[in-house]
Parts: sequence; C-alpha cells; structure tokens
Amino acid sequence: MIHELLLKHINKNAKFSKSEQEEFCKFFHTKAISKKEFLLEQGQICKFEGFVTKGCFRIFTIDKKGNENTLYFAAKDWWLMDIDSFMNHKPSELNMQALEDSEVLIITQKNKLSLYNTIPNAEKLFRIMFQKSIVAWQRRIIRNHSLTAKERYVHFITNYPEIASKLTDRQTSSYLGITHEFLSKIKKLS
Amino acid sequence: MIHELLLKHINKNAKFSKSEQEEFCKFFHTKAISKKEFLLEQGQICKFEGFVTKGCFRIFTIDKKGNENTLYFAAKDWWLMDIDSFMNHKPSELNMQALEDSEVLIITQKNKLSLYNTIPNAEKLFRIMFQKSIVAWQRRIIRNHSLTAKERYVHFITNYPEIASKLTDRQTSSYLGITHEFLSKIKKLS
DNA sequence: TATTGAAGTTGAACTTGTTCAACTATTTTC
DNA sequence: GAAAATAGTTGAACAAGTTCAACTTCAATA
Repeated sequence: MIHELLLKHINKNAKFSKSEQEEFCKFFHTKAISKKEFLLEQGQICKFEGFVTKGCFRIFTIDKKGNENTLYFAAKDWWLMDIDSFMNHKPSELNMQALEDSEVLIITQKNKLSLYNTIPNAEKLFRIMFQKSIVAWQRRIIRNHSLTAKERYVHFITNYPEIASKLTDRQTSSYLGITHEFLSKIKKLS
Repeated sequence: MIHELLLKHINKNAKFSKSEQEEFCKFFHTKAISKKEFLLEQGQICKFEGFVTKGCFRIFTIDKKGNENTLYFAAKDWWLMDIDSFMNHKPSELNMQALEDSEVLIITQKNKLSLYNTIPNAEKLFRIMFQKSIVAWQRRIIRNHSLTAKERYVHFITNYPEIASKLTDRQTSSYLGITHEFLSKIKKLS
C-alpha cells in the first residue's frame, strides 16, 4: 500500500484508530518529482505539506550575497513544507529541489484544514511532531555555536550517513554553513 | 487580573470561548523568581511549562569546553520550557535564569496533560504556537549562516531592543555565538 | 567608604574560515 | 565519444573571530 510509510510514521507519534488512519490517508495524494526538479521555488506560495516516501530533497534559500544556504534535507520519512509561507499565504523564501527521482505524499492547504476538522486527533499528532522539530532546531543552533566546522561535519556524516552519501560537497557545505573549498580542506586533514 | 497577559496571548493564536478561557487559566499558577535565581538548572528534569508575565529570563547551556551558549531570552509574553526534557522525562541540558525579578505562570506536567484532555482546542493553540516557533528557529539558523557577527548584532538590537537593553555584553555575545571581547570590538567600530 | 568582584576594553599573536584563481576530475549533454 | 558544464582540490593572500593577558570601569557588598 502506498501510504504504508506515512501510517508507520504517524503511529510513532499518535494513537489513531483504524478508521482514523484510513481517513487520514485519503487526504494525501502521491506526486512524483524527478531529479533536479523543484517541488517549490523561492517566490511561490507554498500550498501544500509533503511527506517524502522515496528519494531525497534539499531545502535551501539564496541570500542577498547570492550564496545558497541549505536549511535541511528531507529524505524518506521526512516532512517537507514552508510553514511560514503555508500559514501566512506569503511568498516562500525557500527552494525544495529533488536530489534524485523522488515521491512525495502531498496534502493541499484545503485538505489540511479539513483534516484538522474531520480528525481532531491530527492536531495532537502535528503538535507533537512540531515539538520534536523544535528540539532538533535548537540542537542545531547549539552545535553551530559550540562546534568547529570539522566537528559539525563529522557529526553530520555520522548521524545522517544515508543522506550525507547522496550529497555533493557543495550541498553538504551549504548545510554546514561553510564554503565548499574549506570542506575540501577539512576532509583532507582527517 | 493576573492571567490577563496570558489570555491576550492565547487569543492571538486561537479562538477560545469565554468558558474555555476561564478553564484554561485555572491550570496555571503564579511563581515569582528573583534576579539571578534559576527556574531550571542543567541536570534537572523540566516538569513545567512557563509563560513569563514580568521580567526576563536567559535560557542557556554550558558546553563541554565550558562556554555558555544562550539559546534564547524569554521576556514578558514569551514561553519558557525545555521541550525535550518535558516530553521525554530526561535531564535537561538547559539553565533558565532570571535576569531581573520576574514572574511566571506555571503549568505542571500533570496539568498540561489534563489541559489537553479538558480543552481539546488547546492542541490547536499549541500546534500553532509551535509552528511559529519553528519558523523563528529556521530564520535564526539562516541568519547565523549568512550574516557576519556584526550584522547579527545589529539585527538583534534593532529587532529586540527591549531585551537587548537588559543584557550585559557577555550575555548578548553568548546569544550571538561570539566572544564578549569580539562583541566589544564590533561595538567600537560602529 | 573601602574593597571586592564582575563586566567592559584594548592589543598582540594566533586560529579558523574565506576568497580568488588555477587546475584536475567527473558528469552531463549533444 | 567529444564537448561542455559541473564538482572537487590546492595554494596564497586575506578577513573574521579567538585567546590570553593587562588594564579600566562599574556595581555590589561589608
């Protein structure tokens, strides 16, 4: 079944009845994105939330100096959205690009609203997921402040080896917040 | 009324009926913390969530190298909690210290659970609050990667002047992720 | 009011990370 | 399979930020 992975994921974070689970899945449809294609581009309004079932995405922004800044990677089993753009109907500052041929379960903005109305339990599910997400962002801030570039690199490849292996050095460095030249030098000296 | 500020805050994020609002407030009690006192110390389990009604707190961690790392400041109208410790009943890595004589509305862990049970709407409220929080954390990561220390400093004092004015340079620098000596040099050259 | 302690300042030497440019793989594309 | 584009490497000069130590200023306290 196509939504199997999604169900596994929500059952980790909430206790949905069988009927709720079925109902939940109906709000999502599958979307295939081929390598290098964009699910969202800077300037567009994000009208969906996505759950990756295959492949991997890079979520990044391009700053005023023209540098790419990778916010996060979304591999299988990860969510994918621009919360700010989605909530406030404003142009996104993010790009979501497939690193390889990928598949996403999409829920549209309209469906997200009726999801919360028809399955009140979904509020708790997303509340808990968002809490976990905050913890991860806080940890990342602290790592950025307390670790050197090399330490951050080692942390990344040891904690996310599957994702790291799919990336070019340029993509990795834009996630770590360093230049690709410096990443090259870091790797040499290890 | 003591909970006025809290009500104002929740009404920004949710539509509670009058009775829900009253009910909501009953779960909180006031706690006074004097300057330099700790609401939570590294190693303790965080058994509360707090909403600041007066004063200001600094939430920081001390890393392996012995450096203080300020995660955020919680002034009037801000929430205060260690989500990870609270959710997973594990020792906190955070310290929450009052920068001045302060007051917090506290909800205990038990009460938080029954809050969600008695006021299902509270799920939506916190879900939305957490979403907003994620947006703020993401923005901070991007600023850390794309701005220089001086640019981050200027951003901080222009966007949070009330908080910034209460801080020593050492506290500000530990939030920006730089040494206090360097902050001193930055300030001189502006 | 004197004393202590903590906070801010400054300089010099140092480390970390950047920039730019030239070069070498490695992929993509036609 | 050749050409073109993209990715990784290296070095030298540079800029950003740290460290340590000495000094000054300001607040807290006895």
